[in-house]
Amino acid sequence: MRFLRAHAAVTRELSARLEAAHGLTLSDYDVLVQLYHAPERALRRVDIARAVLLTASGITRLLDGLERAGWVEKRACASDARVSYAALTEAGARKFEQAQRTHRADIEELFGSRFSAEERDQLAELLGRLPLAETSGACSG
Amino acid sequence: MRFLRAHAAVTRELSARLEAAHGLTLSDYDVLVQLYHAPERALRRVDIARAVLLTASGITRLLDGLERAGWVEKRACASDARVSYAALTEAGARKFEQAQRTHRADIEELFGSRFSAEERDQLAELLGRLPLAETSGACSG
DNA sequence: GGTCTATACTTGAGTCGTCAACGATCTTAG
DNA sequence: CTAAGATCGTTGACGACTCAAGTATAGACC
Repeated sequence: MRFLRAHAAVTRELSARLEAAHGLTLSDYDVLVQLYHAPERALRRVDIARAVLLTASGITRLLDGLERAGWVEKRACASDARVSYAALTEAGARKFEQAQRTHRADIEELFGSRFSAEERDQLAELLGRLPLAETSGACSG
Repeated sequence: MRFLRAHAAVTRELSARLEAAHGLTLSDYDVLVQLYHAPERALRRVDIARAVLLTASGITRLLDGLERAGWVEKRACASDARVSYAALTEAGARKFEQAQRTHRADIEELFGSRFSAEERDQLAELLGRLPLAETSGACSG
């Protein structure tokens, strides 16, 4: 049961820093991660939703913000008129790279200082057993 | 970094069940836990806020709900007119006991099935190292 | 073709929690 | 006693997200 409390504390901290340094929510960042590592740096909105554990409507509103900021743009799909891709712009990619630098440092500060490499692996393994919507692969932070 | 995702999934699940079975938020439950184990089953609002990692104003609004439901009542403080205690009513205590039963079962289902006792201890120990507002002691769920 | 169901996305309303500003009270120091 | 400052609690305005409902498109089956 420390789990929930631990999360709240960590989330709060990381989120605050991300907000302060880059004007990004943790969710915003999360979406940027997904897009950055996606083929063409574009994803269908539904897929983003599943990946970051938000609702479709949540994604709509979140992307609204990223679009207004010019970091993401809409792109139609040739074969299916229902779907609209969210594609990272160049500005968006650069923004993400910046944010990633400080965010990783923040994580390192919070976790690295408290756990050895082994322990981190262990923690990751244990948490990995929990039921998750599957994440789309090769990204670490 | 699975941490955040793992949390989102677990929280969502537990929260949904608690909501469905008892009409309680996870935060509501969290507050009830604190009150239930407090001396006199009453706590100052500030202390609740610190214990459950919410803001003072968040607590005000949350307690509004619990008061309307009749599970918590205000109680003045003789020695300091600023503070108002939140005290669990009998109905509130019973409500909590019910909720606790199913909530513990839910947790058992989510965690117990995936981890051995040792692993749970390990996980708890690791998570315990993260920076937390201190919890007030002897409660486990 | 026409109908029926499923999927992708958006929108309006509501919930939960935050922050910033406030009034009230306590405490401390002159 | 009084002024200055800290602490407790509430409130208004807002942000992030959800759910339910709606629109538009796609696909399957007759």
